[in-house]
Amino acid sequence: MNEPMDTADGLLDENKLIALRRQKLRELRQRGNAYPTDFRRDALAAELHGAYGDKDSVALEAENRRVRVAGRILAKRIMGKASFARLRDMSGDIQLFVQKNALPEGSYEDFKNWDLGDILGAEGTVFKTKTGELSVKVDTLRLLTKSLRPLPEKFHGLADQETCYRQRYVDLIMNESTRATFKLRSAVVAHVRDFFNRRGFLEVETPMMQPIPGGAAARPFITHHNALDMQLFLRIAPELYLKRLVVGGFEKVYEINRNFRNEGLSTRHNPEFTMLEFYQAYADYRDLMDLTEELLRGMARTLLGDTLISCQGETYDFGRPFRRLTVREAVLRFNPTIAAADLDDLDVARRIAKGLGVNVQPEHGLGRVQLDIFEQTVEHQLRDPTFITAYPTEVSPLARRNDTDPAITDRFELFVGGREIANGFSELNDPEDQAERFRRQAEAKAAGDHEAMHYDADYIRALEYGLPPTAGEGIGIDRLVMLFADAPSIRDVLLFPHLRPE
RNA sequence: GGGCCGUUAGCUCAGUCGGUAGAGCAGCAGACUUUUAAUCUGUUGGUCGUGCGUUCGAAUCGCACACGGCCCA
Repeated sequence: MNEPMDTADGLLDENKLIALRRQKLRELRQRGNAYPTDFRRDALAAELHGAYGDKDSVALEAENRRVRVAGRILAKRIMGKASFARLRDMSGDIQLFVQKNALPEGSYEDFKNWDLGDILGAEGTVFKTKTGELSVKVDTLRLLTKSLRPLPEKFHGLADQETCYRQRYVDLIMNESTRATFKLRSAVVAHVRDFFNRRGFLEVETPMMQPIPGGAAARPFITHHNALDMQLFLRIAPELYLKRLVVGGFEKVYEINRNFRNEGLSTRHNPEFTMLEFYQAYADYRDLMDLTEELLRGMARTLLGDTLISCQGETYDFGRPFRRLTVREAVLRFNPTIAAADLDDLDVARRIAKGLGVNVQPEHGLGRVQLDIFEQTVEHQLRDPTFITAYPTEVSPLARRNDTDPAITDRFELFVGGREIANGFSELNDPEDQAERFRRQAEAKAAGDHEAMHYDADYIRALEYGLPPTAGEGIGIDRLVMLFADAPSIRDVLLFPHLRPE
């Protein structure tokens, strides 16, 4: 079942439609090169619509513009000695008008014999049909790639979600909304790069394979390097490497790349996902909240043309300043029955958490329990963009302690639509405090907490050279795209989401 | 991990009370020189997800499994 599909397996889903197309391919091979590469196009569909869409047929006739277009044939309407076909290229669709008389001897019969999904090149002149559709009046036609598999039905298209995910190529051929989602995803990433490049950040790439997986609380994927005979981990975050770079003097850096976490699959989780992380020296977490607002507000304006974002039937306002609440304030606001004093009493807080269905472990302190209560009762209610700040130190092993209250850190998370979008903080740059927190994490790991962090001695060494006061943040690109593309599942914004083998 | 729903032709979907499997599109044959879900005539196409069971008889009922979707943890 896990074997790569070989020819024998590949034949299992053969059917008469495919067999017929294979026969056509055999005939093509007998007539010469069945997969020619020498056709060159000189126009894209969208270029033609842009240049000639507004002109009338008289103007177009005077222009007599010859073009060579190429793409996949998605619709064919044969009416005796003339036909229409819809050709799709990367830019869009253009109609072909194919007349028997305009083609060389036998070419029209070949065309009629070709199938939907075939990829062809066409040469002719730009004109408008009597219904006003811009088209190419074809006088030369060539089949460039034979398609052996029939496409889904032309009207309903491909609807089966599993097939959309497993055979994304078919989904992309058939569904405009899928193409739009991934174009938007590309625009989101481009906007991020532009935003940080303009502000003097350096884009870097740090290891995806790490000897010590750090920077987050998550179970890693484990792999093995044969030549060095050593265990390596796919990274769960780039954080510790990026901060090493700030130590090195790259005072503003960012990275957009994949993280890997060995956890379950859901509409919100994929084992590999894309993270933006950025670090800025001589800034603190408040500066990053401001920067984040600016980034997302500008992104909404540029990509969606509006600061109101509609997603899954709700509208989120990115135009107004984002609400800011501490964890404690948020818990009290959304839980009228909880008193402020309850959150300071470990026994009371534990009782509340247990009552909410939280699996409270004996080693969990007040901070962890407070956060559990927050996650259970508040998170899902944060619809409009909201920064939650002042996370407990116990659950923030890499964040700087607050100057006046060492039990909390100068950290925030951004929530939109009940989902965490970003996590940032003033970085812990005290090497001795960091070493102590790593020790705590290592103890928790030894006690069986798979998500606890490793002790990273080289990272401590780097901090000992001196990390300037720095703030850093991570933004989940997939979740951001879900928001912008109005997608209900993370699989809808991943080209090839992880699925069980067929 | 738990609950609910789904899996039928290449695709989109019907399928009654358990009684020999249906449509549209695609395909194939034919007509048609301005169509655009083209139209008209004819027509091919099925391991009903897999396995076991109940039954004279299972797409249909039961159990198990696989894959997917949604919700919960």
